[in-house]
Amino acid sequence: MAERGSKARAGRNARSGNVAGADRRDLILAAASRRFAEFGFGATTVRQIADDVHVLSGSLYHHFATKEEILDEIVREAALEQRDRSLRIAALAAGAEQKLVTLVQEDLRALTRRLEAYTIIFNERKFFRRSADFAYLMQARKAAYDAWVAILEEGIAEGVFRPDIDRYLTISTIMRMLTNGADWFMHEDGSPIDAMAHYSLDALCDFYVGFVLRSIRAAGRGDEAIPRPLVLD
Amino acid sequence: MAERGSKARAGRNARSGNVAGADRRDLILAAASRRFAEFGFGATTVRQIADDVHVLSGSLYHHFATKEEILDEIVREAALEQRDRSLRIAALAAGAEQKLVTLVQEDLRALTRRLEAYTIIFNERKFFRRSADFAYLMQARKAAYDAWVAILEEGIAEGVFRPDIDRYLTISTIMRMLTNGADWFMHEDGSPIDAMAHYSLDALCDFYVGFVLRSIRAAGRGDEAIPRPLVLD
DNA sequence: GTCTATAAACTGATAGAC
DNA sequence: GTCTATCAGTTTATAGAC
Repeated sequence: MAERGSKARAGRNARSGNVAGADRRDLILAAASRRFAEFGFGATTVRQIADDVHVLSGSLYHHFATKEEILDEIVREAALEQRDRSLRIAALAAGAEQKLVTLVQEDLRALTRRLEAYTIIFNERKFFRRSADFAYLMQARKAAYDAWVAILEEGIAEGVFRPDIDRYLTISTIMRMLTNGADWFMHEDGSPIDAMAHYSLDALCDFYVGFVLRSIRAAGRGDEAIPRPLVLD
Repeated sequence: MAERGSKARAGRNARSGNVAGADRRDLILAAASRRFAEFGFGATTVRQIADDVHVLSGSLYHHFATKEEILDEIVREAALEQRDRSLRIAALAAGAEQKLVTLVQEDLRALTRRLEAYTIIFNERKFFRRSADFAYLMQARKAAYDAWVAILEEGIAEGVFRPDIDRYLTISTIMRMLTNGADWFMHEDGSPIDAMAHYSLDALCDFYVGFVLRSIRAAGRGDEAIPRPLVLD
């Protein structure tokens, strides 16, 4: 299952020459993403996915060996991308505060770009943790987490972040905050609470950067200017 | 469905005189709570619930008319309790900052006390939003949200909170933060990231109070002492 | 109040025609 | 690559014996 990854996919796409880049297989993945994110993996049936792309359920099994293989293909790239992004930003030659701002922005952008995949990773985390086939997923998230912690430690060493903050609670809280914030941003207008709100992604990003920085900045630095995020190549 | 509420329940319990207060019906609710919170409502089968309490699936329908009625009974009390608690704290005669600290603490305590119910309310929110039978649930959450906002507005008027914070984003972020924080606290040890962490509820509470207050306090107040929460009757 | 037994629909997945 | 047809098992829910 895990061997049939993005490489095979890229090859197929290149060959197909589809203008929209969306062959049936991609449509299946898109429909499954939507269903898994909205109703959960366990509560989604292969028939619902098939119906969404106007195909009979049996035909899905020409493209994928199992329902789990569909799930795997949806979440793998997103998780590895998140890990690579975090590691890359942590390795930049810049101040810790600027790297943190950059990481918040880039994470939030990625979360909104591929929200369904990240929502699934978050919602089904207990399933992934129990499944040996998805161990790579948990490892990728651990690597991303470690990159965040490294930046935090740097900032404390530089004296820009409070030395007394709890690394673990701070980072895991921020990561969950961004994941759920992105989910709300994309999907939850229409709840009674969300009645009058609509924000741009940039506004949301500014909010989270401010919220986080005010919490973790060293004493006395509270009202210094917030650094601009780094521009990635 | 919605008519068979806590009143009927209390009556039954009083009559039963069960020492542990746990008749079969309560055991069914407890098993369903665990399953719904862990695997989701849609992914849980009535047979699994029945197996957990060593009863055949058909027997569940003596106690509940449908699977949804089980869900309803699990989430109703928790949601109404949360609303009442928020309204009560918001109405206290005290400073806004102290009320906010109290609300964070009491919410976190309630979240851990009845975590499964709150986890279900959060995870199945899209389902609840679509269902007319659960409209009361969304209304209760809106009322709780409004109570938080009222405290925030008070604090801004008193000059203890920053006047430029976004009421909506701030409160919805804090509420999600506490919900997910409680969920992690109770269940997520064992994830790769969670390896070495174990905290007391009080420590967790202090962390969130600090994290939140540093973010929303008016300029210059960052390092003032954090007020003790009010003691509720 | 729990059981047996079952209905009627749905589940993930397969075989083979086209 | 999609279809038809189907398997074996499971789903929510019901009827009626005990």
